[in-house]
Amino acid sequence: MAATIKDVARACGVHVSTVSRTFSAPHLVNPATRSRVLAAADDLGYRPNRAARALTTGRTFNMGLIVADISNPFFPPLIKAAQAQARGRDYHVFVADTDEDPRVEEELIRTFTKQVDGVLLCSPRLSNKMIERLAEDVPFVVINRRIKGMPAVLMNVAQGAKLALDHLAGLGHRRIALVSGPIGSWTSNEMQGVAAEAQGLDLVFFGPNQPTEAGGLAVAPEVAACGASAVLAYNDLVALGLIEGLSAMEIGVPDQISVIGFDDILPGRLNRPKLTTVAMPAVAAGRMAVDLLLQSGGEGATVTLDTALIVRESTGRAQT
Amino acid sequence: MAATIKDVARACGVHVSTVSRTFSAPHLVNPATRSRVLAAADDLGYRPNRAARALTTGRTFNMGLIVADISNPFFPPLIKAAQAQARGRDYHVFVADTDEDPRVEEELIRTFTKQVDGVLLCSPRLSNKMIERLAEDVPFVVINRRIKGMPAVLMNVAQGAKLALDHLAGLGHRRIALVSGPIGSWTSNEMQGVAAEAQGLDLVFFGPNQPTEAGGLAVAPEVAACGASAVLAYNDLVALGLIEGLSAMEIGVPDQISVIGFDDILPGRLNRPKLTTVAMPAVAAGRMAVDLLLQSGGEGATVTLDTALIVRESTGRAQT
DNA sequence: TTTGATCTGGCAACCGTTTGCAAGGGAGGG
DNA sequence: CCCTCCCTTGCAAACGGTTGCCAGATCAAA
Repeated sequence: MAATIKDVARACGVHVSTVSRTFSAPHLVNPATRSRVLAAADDLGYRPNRAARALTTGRTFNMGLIVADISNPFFPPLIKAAQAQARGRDYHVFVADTDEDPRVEEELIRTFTKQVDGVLLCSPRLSNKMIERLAEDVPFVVINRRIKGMPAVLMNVAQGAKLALDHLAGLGHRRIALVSGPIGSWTSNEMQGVAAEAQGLDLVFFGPNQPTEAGGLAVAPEVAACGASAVLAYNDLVALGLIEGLSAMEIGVPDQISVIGFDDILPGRLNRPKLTTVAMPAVAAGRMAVDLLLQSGGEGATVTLDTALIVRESTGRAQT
Repeated sequence: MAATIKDVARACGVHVSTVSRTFSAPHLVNPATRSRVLAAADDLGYRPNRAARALTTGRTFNMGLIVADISNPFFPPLIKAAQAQARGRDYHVFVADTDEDPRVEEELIRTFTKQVDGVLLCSPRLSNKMIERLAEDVPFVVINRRIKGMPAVLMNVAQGAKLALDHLAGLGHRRIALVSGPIGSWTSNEMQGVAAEAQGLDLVFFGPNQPTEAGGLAVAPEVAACGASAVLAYNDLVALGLIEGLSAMEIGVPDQISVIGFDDILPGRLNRPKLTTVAMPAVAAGRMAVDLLLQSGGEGATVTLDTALIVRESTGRAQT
């Protein structure tokens, strides 16, 4: 149905290889011929078949982007940034969602192999070992996870957690609950690591939890019961669920308990009280990841992006 | 690097065509041979190259999904549903975001052509005419738009708008503002159509607007000034922006103005006041669209899904 | 034993593009 | 005027599969 390279070649009495070169190596063809070919191609509405091209060149000009959960408002800005950046380099991004399931994640990676030139693996739930094994088949850039020898875009969660803890300590909080995320989350481990080193604070850990509103809602009673006056949540969604759960128990935020999230997503800004949070540089991360994938011949450059504490309304002085 | 069909064939002393058939037409090969091939394939980690397969069969087992804005929380559930449904049919969904820009939308469709077996076009901003033209190159299923002869999944916006208007009328509201969406939105037109026919109501139209929180924020002053006691917003994001804008002007919702949105997204549920809204069947739509694309030989079946009014806290009695 | 139907698996062409190789032609230098 | 050299283009072999066609083998029925 659609015009192929042959149709174009026939249309202007030239060999297919000339047509091919007109597009992929224009300097090798005579300007006059080139414009004839271009005209014919335009006339027939010819567009090179990328799949066929991929077959010989081994390059698809596609990249995969795997995220744990598109519904989490944290991801869309990152996805958009990656797509925009990729488009500027004549690449396409195919987004897929794992539903937080490592098995689905593995399956998706496997099917992406050979369909894309590389995969952006965002907040993976797979083990390092498994990721390393899969990396033999397709180049990766990992976002939010440090794996030796593999290019990565990291967000400085440790720094953010420290900022958050300092902020809470400054408000007079001593006993602080740490509501972590799912198993396999590097971010969650980083947070716990920083917290464990915190001086003079009395920390209570809760986890693992689903990284969603539901997860926050579910731990709310335990958190309320543990006697902490402040909570550091795995992400904003969890923080929001927590606030929801606490307020259902007539516990006011920030009057009785202060809550800090991570990410800085839209619903947090819209919420009452507006959520205090550690902003993650999602847009920059999406862009960087694309660049890293395209430039890295596979060597493991690592970029770490800074985070920032955004103080809004969900944190306040500790009651004395 | 990766094993090809030839490697497998060599490994078990059989012709490539036999290996090929083992996967694509198992009944044509002897069970004994088949298991030998399967074993060898498994051993070598062989996975058929989908691009190569697409070259001969013309089927890629991929489908595209184009949305106006992944950041809008309305889309992710639809996307997830589509992906899940597609995965069950051995298909993959490549998601792309147009940033509400018709030109980007067209470009994306053009590049999807030949890379996918069909495209799910969700809330397009392109003109009907353009969509019809592009449909010559790749099968479409359109979501949230009615185009003659083209398969479509529609949400019953008219019904939802009617429900919402009745609800407001029942609460004693007479003068109602209608805050519409962007140009080219079918949904927006449907809403306006219903509103125009409403009996006994005094309607004030505002539009076009960006379908985002910012859009709502921007019209808030005008809406406040127009003397309406209730607002029907294009979607929840606009409604949320509106509430934000109104409360910045010290206008209480629902005490002084009632607000209804469309979609039923998460931030609306989390908001204070919780948003009254017309729920759109996004999950069902995603699923249906995939099925329609896969079954339709291109003929234009149309599915219309019902909407439902969810009354929460952002609507109340009109002040007398 | 012959016949024919049914399985099974090899052969080779083809899908649309790229690319190394080589040939023809024109131009410039000697 | 001849010899290089470069520019331009054609030729053909890949890339990794699929599939129509054909031939040999197997087996049951006659």
